[in-house]
Amino acid sequence: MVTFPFEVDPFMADNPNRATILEVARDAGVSKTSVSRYFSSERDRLSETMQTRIARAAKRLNYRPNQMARGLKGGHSRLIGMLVADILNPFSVAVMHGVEQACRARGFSLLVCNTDNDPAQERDHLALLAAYRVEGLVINAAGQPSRELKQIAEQGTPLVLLDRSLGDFEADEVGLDNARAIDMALDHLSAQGYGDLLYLSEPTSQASSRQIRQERFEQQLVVRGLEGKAASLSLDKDHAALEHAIRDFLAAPSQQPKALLCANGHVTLAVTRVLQAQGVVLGETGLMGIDELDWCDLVTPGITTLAQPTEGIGRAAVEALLQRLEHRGNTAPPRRIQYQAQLMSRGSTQRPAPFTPR
Amino acid sequence: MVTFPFEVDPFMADNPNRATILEVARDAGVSKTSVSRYFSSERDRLSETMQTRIARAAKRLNYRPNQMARGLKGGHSRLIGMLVADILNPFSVAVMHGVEQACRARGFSLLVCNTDNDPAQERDHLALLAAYRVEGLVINAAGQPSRELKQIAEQGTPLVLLDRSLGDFEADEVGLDNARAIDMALDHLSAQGYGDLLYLSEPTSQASSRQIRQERFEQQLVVRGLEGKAASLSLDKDHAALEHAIRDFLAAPSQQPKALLCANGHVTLAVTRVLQAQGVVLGETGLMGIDELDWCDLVTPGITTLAQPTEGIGRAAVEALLQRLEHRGNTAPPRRIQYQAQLMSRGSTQRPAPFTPR
DNA sequence: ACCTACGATGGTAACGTTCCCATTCGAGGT
DNA sequence: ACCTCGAATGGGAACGTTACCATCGTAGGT
Repeated sequence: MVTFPFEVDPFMADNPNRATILEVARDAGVSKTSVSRYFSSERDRLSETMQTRIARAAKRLNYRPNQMARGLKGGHSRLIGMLVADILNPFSVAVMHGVEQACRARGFSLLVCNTDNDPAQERDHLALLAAYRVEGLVINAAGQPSRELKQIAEQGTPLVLLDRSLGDFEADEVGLDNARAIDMALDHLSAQGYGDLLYLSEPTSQASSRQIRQERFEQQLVVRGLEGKAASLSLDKDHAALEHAIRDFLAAPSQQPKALLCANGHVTLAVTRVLQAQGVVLGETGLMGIDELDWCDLVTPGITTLAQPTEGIGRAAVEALLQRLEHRGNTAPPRRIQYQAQLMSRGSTQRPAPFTPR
Repeated sequence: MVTFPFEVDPFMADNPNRATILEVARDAGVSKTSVSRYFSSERDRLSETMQTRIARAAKRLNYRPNQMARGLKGGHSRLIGMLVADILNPFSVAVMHGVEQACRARGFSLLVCNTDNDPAQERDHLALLAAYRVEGLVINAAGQPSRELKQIAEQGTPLVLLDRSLGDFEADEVGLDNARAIDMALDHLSAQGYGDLLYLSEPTSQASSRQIRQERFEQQLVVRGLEGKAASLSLDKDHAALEHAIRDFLAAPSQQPKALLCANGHVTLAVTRVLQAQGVVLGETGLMGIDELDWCDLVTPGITTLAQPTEGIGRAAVEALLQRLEHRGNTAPPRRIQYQAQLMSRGSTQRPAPFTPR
């Protein structure tokens, strides 16, 4: 084994803290302004000599600009905040993944806060994000717009609403085309011969997208002359209610094949559990859900879903945000970007061939 | 509709930016030091009068301390950074949830970076976290310790390794007791009568916990005199390899009932898909996985798993971190906190009763 | 009544940047 | 030869906060 004389950086040795711009400047024998220029977007204003000198010094001292100081001076934190209603929901995570990638690609970092669907936590987290002077906000909020949120918006921080709109609150929105999605579901279920439908949702008061989906369902039921009804219930609090609703629906006499439509991934999971417990054969009784899940093709005979383009939604949210950010003062009316769902047709909406004696 | 005289805050009206401590001080007719005291932990050093005056002014101006400035001055960013190897992995998300809650409870915020198992992204994100002067780091890293990471550690930022250790790199570690987990799995599989085992893992070079699990499996196979083998393969890149491995294993003649053991949730998902495609009956062929997943009870007849106490792991990581942070200079040797897995026994490891003519 | 000491407050210098405004120097136009 | 202009650099004042030290009363001890 070959050993070289070991070079200990004298500065690093007795100072555990980060080097500052001033120290780099001294080491390179230039002014701190020049070092600052080197690390900002004005690097090309410096001569070759200067650039190499600074580069060498910075490397030697292992220098990194302090974002805190940067943020303080120019008001540019380079931080985007994101509020997620439920981080344990795979849909939210997938969107977040898209958001993070887009931020990164544009030189921003993402500060994620999970609110667990709790308005109190939402307020706290908003205060926090405000304290860090995030330059923009991607919000997947619960319930009503809080006072905090309004204030942040008034102060000029651009924000984008994800998947949900917020009362009369004006802001860009990115999400699924919920009405079209419901239509697609109904188209598919009708085409497959299901004529008696039960729509199951979590409580709609919390989220506008849930409201839209359910309203559209109920409206289209009438328009299309289908049988069926919609029910919204709390999955965690009252699990028995779900069982009852499903049992009643399946027990009621009807001329038409029956199918269940689940408003989101959580519901799909809970409903699948119940159906399995009640010994229901999927396909014979139709099952379809909004939100694609890892395991949808694993439960025999596969569960039909409407997949949301999650990554795209996340990216679009960031794009919308940065557009506002770059063209400040642009008071164009809020945009609404809607993505189309994609049908993943599987066995749970495939009726078994009726027994036909030949 | 009743209208009250509309009160426009003159400051808010023409200044879209946040109020500063100085403005609050002026408004309240006190010094900024006092305002600073009010918002830090020295509030009780102020008189009643002063407190109410400041509170009123702060509320009127909607003041929030600027964390950037705070961080700059005292070096306290109140930020914890977390590096996640794969944010799309439910296990990681669950741990992250625990980490975030613990941070919040202790007054810190969490800056999460997802590296998608890419060392380059890992380096970039570490640089970023360093730039924001995070006070501690929770790391679920890929591969080898990067130069960046070593530097950060040398500069005195406490860090905790999650689920993986990092070569000779010395740091606190929190994770599953992998050896015991493998033993539990083998205990269970043996007890259920499976005597020919195939252990399937993702490539072990990336993560130490994968190595430990696989090594323990291979070692215990010998100790216990069981038949079987272990294979590690890349799920995304070479899906055919997985199919082959499984097919070969199941086709090989053996006196013993066969079972598969999956090293983590990803593998469990992929393996379940393959088994289903190959028409394998679960239970008859055993299946067991490390990591509990939403859908494990939905795939007939239910998949047996070893559940990790994810939230607890996350919380423990933060506790360890803060302990180091509060007792700086404490150069106690690295701790290693290991959690026990919990067996979730389901049908996939329940052999059907053999046909016994009476 | 005087000195001490403590409790309540205020002033000011940092923290590490960026940005605005010099200053210098040489090239090009008149 | 002089004036102008721009390119390359440096000096210093902010940004909003906290920490240290100074100041001012006033109550308690002698």
